[in-house]
Amino acid sequence: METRFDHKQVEPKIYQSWEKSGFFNPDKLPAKGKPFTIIMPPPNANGSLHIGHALFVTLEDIMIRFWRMRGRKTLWLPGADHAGFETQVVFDKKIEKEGRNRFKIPREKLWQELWRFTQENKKIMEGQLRSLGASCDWSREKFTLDPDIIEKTQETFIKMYEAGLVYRGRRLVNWCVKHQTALSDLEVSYIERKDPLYYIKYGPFTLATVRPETKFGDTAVAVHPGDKRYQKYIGKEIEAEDLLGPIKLKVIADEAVDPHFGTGVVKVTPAHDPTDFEIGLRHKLEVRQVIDKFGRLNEKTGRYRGLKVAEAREKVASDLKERGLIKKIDEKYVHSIATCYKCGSVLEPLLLPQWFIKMEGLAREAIKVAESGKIKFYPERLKKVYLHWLKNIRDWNISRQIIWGIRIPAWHCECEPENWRVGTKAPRGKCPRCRSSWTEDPDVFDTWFSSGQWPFLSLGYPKSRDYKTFYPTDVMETGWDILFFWVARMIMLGLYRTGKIPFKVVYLHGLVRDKDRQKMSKSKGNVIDPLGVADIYGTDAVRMALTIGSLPGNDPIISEDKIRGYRNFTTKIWNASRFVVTGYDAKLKVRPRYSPNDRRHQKQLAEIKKRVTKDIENFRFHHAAETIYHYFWHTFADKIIEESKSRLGGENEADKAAAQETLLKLLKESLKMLHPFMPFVTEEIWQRLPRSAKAPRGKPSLLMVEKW
RNA sequence: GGGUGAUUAGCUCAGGGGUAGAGCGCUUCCCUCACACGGAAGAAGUCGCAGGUUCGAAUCCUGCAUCACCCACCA
Repeated sequence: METRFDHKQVEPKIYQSWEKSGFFNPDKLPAKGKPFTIIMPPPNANGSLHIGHALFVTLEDIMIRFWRMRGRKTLWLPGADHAGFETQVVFDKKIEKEGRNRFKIPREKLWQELWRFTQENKKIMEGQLRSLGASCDWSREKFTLDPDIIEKTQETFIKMYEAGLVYRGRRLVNWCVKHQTALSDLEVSYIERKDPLYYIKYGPFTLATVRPETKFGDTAVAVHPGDKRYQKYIGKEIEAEDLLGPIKLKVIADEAVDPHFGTGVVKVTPAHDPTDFEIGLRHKLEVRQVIDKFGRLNEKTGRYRGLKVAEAREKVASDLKERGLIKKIDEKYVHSIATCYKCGSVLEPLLLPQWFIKMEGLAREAIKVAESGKIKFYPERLKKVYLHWLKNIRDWNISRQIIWGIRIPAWHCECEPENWRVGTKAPRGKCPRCRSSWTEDPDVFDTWFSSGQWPFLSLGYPKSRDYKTFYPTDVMETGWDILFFWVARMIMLGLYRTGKIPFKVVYLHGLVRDKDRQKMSKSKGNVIDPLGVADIYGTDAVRMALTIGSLPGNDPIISEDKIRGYRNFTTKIWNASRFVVTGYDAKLKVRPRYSPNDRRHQKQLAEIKKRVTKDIENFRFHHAAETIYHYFWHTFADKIIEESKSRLGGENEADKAAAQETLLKLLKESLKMLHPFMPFVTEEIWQRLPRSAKAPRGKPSLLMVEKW
């Protein structure tokens, strides 16, 4: 054996030998055990893998390798995600740098560019997954825009539409002015901000608002029904002087008004505030839109037309002040405002018709399977978070005004924009009324609508053999940050479409942080590139560093020091093994005479193995890894090998044989236990074990498929 | 406004009713025939605070503090 373990040279070679063996594919395994399946969370095909991907690869590969060695028919199905909006954003930035603008590129051309872009990234990503050691079945790899995925996704939508679960909603949506698309409630990021709170005079009232610029859209003034101060006004109309002349507003009473806030009076702007919109519905108020899709005031605002919201706010406030219509300004008012989770710009609530999914019934089923324990959560506390969200769920806006995604299969005619026909093909003929032909909805689905169907769609639902064999899957391993986005939707849509749970266990890992607990992000410049560090210290070291100190739901902290520490462990494994292997005397034919100590070592190892096995079965990977780490270094290497030295050099051949056989046995078992965590170095050593030990009948054998 | 988690050695974290654990760092000695990416020895913590349960609590319970995060239509 070489004196040093050269990971750069060994890793690609080892991966190739695994891949060539075909054992990533469960059909090629001799295993007769029941299936064990993990559907890989498909990484976004819009960039390189980051350390978070390395974490999921490590954890999933540990499970996959472990269960494969235990004889289960093991499938890990890889994939890549077109990642609709996310990719659109990344791509927008890229072409912006080239001085181009997506809104000026024809749909067809833009689509082709995005397609090429994602295909290139996908290819890079596949190579990266390989170098991380992912033992997934590449023959089954899926892309989220594969034709069958598109077809079935649209089918689900149509089915839901026909069942009355999908409707065209006229309500306020979260509109991102920069990205020119609506977002779901989950994609809204609330931030605290200090804004002036203006106390404005409205005829007999003074009322508080942070958005004076929306006053042109006011269609009522509201008070709390029980507020004694304002009883006499309820139901009446008030007249007020205003910037564009006198106005008349109805005074209404609504429970949504907090009598203790401000003066207890609010202006109601149904078109531009979610609460006001609800109030408007209850009181049948006019919805007067005064802000457009670009965040500018429109023609209903007279001389303010064309101003951006922020500019208009200042202008309106100063004009009001000039006319003595502002009573006071509270400069210290802190409130939270809705922003786009991607670009941080303030979202404009806009009234736009979009496709919504009714969530209540779907959620009810998803609650049941968690409460009954049919689906288990690791860590369990996140089940509470999951349940809380589902119990307060709101309808889901699935329309996105981008082009990168799966087209919503719906058609409308010219005469009535809201006269919809749902179906993958345009309705036959022309609209009977206006004689115009049908226009396809330009919108695409929220990516999570299709991702939410990934477990069964990627397995070829409903007819394939794979679906019948591997569904429901065993474990869904992903980050806790997408518990609502993805996990909850997979459970709801899986139950809806297949009638079965999509997986039995949800394991949620944390977000990788740097040593200052900061989230890693490109803008902070604290990103650890997993492939970069793997190149320096070896993939096994990176995997080990990610495993230890990463327990479910907790954010692991990773630093280069830590990785270096496990590189040292890799070296330790190599050297200890080298001692055992090169010192092994195959010509020694004496029957070994085992000492009580030898037996004690064997027993101890069996005990360790039991604990490690149990830990892995219970998703305590960090603990399993630590146990085996500690055993190998401080028991096997420091004690047992040291003890054996005198025996190996001694005259007593039977004792010498016992010593070397014991070492070899302990080493073999240790390598097996280490393999799921550190597959490369263990496999490489396995291939160099004394011949008789590793392949009794001369057959080539891979540690990857050894019996655990 | 609700909710969750964290608080253990200088740092990062395990552990968990019965005389405190690991890695990194630090100190001393050792390039001993697997390994200096190493070995041996060692210093280091009243386990956030205050109560309670218990023969016994860092570990269970209650309250508090600080930090972090999640959820929520605060005009």
